[in-house]
Amino acid sequence: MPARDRPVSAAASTPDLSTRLTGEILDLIRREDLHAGDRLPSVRALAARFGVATPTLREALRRLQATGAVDIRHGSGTYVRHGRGRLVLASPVPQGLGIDSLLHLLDARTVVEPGLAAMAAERATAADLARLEDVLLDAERSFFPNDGRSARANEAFHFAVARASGNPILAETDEALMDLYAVAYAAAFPHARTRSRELHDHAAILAAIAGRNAQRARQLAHRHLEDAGADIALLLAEMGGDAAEQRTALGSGQ
Amino acid sequence: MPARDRPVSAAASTPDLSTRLTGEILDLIRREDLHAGDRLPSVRALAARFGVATPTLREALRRLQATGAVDIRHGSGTYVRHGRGRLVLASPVPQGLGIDSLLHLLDARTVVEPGLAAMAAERATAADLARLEDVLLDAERSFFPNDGRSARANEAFHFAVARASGNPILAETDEALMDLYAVAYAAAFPHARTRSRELHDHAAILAAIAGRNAQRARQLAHRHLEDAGADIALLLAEMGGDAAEQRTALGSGQ
DNA sequence: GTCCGAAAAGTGATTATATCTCTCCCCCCG
DNA sequence: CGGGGGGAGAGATATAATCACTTTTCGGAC
Repeated sequence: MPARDRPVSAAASTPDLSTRLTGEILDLIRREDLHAGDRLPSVRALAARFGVATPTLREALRRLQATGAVDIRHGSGTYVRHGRGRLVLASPVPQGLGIDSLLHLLDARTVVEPGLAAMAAERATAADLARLEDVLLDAERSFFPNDGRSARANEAFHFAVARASGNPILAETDEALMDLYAVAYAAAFPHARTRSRELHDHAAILAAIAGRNAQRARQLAHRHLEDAGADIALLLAEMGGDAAEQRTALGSGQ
Repeated sequence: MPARDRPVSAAASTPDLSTRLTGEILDLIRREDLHAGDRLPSVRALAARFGVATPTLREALRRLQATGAVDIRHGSGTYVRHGRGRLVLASPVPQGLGIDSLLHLLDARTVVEPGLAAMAAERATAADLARLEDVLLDAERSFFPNDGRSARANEAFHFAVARASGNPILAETDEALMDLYAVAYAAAFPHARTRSRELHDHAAILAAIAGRNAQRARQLAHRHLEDAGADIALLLAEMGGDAAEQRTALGSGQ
């Protein structure tokens, strides 16, 4: 092993190897232009490359996994997920996600997403708009009620709007809220059903963004989320007396 | 060694030891009623307790560290950081917090905080209002420009508004953004100075909240943050040509 | 020729053990 | 009584071997 020379820029601020390795790996992802789904070199290969032992490199990977930067699959490999060091993240071990939390999450999204939509209308690039259209078309194609895939396709639209806002940090924030929302929703209503109105609303929002109409985008996004709140209220009413039971079973938020 | 018997509860849902260990450790924290700052057993002790090897337990600790649940200090020990189930949090290892990120963070806060202020105006309890007043008085009392304590007292007001909104999740979200903002600001402008306008603005916002005037609270909060943006622009201009240099040195966020 | 299944290769998961470095605190020396 | 040295304890890292899972490949059966 030749002189474990550090190619890194004057690091040494933290004498913590695994901390430096996380940055090193993120740099690698950026430099090699790896995107979500791409596979990283094997643990052994990475360890050799950085001149560290495998358990050490593993610690770095675990940290990246915990923040959603990479995805580790036993027997298969390590894959890029978000690929960047996220600044705002959702707890990986959500506890106490009851109906209270679901409503709070929706409320929070109602604050954030209209802002994102407005920003997207003002700043979306041509590439952003193209991706939004792609995502919407994909959702239309894979539309089947009571299908998890369809729900995910609809989520993708919200993600795409967040990214199109041009503010990666606010986008991350919304992603964190959406992740938690999905978990809370699934826990509250195991039999999810996709409503066709989703697609319709999304199309209208896209039109407003493409038309650079920030006010309208904001309004539509706001109404879209309010409708979701109304749906939840409906579902709760349907469940009737079971609601209280459900609430307890889930361990209502703190 | 055949059929290593697991002393742990049933589990086996995820055949991933370190995943189970993270939950196990969090349970331990809860069961032993450990709070922020308390020390956990040593790595070796924990490994022995759960019947795993130290590197494996270490991976679990790294994951918890990555999400801010615990704090690991070389030579000293592992300590509880928040342990409590926060749902949205700032990365405890922020990287790439340059001036770009500072502006994005401010932008994000400009989306979130007016919403929080409006919600606080609608839903703040008497106790919330009392605390807001306390915090504001405290900030006035400890007002010294160029003092870190003064800056923190002003931050406390924003925290208090967030909590008064009645939405703990959106409050956590804003806290995460504020934490990151503070770090990014300190990195960009090491010689922080507190402006007296802060206090004045906060007093006005409190008045609007106490007066249950949601629209006005929203407006004031919005303007307050826009002013902060103008100040940053001014600081950047002051630094003149050095700005570009600074930007590079900090490693501007992607 | 095609298809299925078993084996092999590659990759992550876990173990066990040893050594190094840092922090903290106690106790001894001045 | 105060400060510094040193030891105990804690985390950090290395090494090497083995286990478990996934993917690929290749040969045999049909």
